Amino acid sequence: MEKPRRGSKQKRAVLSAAVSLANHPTAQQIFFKAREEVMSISFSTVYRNLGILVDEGDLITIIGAGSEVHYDHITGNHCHIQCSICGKVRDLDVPVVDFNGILPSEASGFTVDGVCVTFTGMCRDCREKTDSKGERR
Amino acid sequence: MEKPRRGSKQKRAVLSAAVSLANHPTAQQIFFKAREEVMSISFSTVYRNLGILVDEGDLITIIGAGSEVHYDHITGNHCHIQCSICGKVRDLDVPVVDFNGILPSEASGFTVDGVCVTFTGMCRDCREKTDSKGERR
DNA sequence: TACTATATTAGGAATAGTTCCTATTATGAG
DNA sequence: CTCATAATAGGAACTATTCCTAATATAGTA
Repeated sequence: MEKPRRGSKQKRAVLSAAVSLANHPTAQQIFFKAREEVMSISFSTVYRNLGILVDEGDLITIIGAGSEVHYDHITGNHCHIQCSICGKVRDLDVPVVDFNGILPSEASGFTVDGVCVTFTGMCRDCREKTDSKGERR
Repeated sequence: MEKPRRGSKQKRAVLSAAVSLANHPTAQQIFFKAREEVMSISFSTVYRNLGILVDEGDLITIIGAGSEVHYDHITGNHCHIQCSICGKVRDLDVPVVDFNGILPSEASGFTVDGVCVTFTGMCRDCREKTDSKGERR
């Protein structure tokens, strides 16, 4: 194989941070984790390497409702659910493969290369908070 | 009914701009369109009213891969596809209802209230550009 | 080891989208 | 007309991300 992990302990730190942070970390969370390993690492480096790692297939980005991008080192097809209150993202057991089956091959002139299925809802924590405060709508 | 569309031509302008712009406009696009109707309208007003209109169910937001939020006045369940190059969003005929059927009722402790299915791919325009330049990867 | 070309980094400035704040203006009720 | 309330315009502030540049690290070669 010719993928010798050449150089860049920063890049390795970014990947291992993304892997060790289980719950779909944001770039910021990855930055702080990676900094534990390479204290001098900068945001630029984290963002650049995250992009590279996504290109290389080591990570995927999760399309979410918030303004932050979430990363996932489990690159196999699966869905996510995001809490619309706190932004928390979790895995779901529903495989995306099921969805691909019903995708029309000709989709508005687009070539389809992926699908991101994100359920929205409320996590237990936020639900309990809302319930105990009197329910709005 | 006590929902008399009280006041605010700005709010009406925002909604009609969102409706008249067919292809899932962003807040910015809605702003420029709304300004044709109410020239003094400001970004704050557009953003605030978009939020209100979403709360009231007149619009939905589309979860996309880019940093911009897209709005859709067709609030019924349907999927979207987004070009990963230019960010363009289009409707797909695949109904989201199909997806809801296979959703586990107990989803990681979340209460599910919706699902956003966004296919990613490349639109015809961007595909042609890429093809003619020699293909990467 | 020393030298050189290339790749990568740190740091911060710049950008984009969005939210927040405040004084001002419009609206509706009496 | 007057008052109380709601909504607005404008811009500052904020956040996540990208871009730029000089400095540093790396790999290859002698």
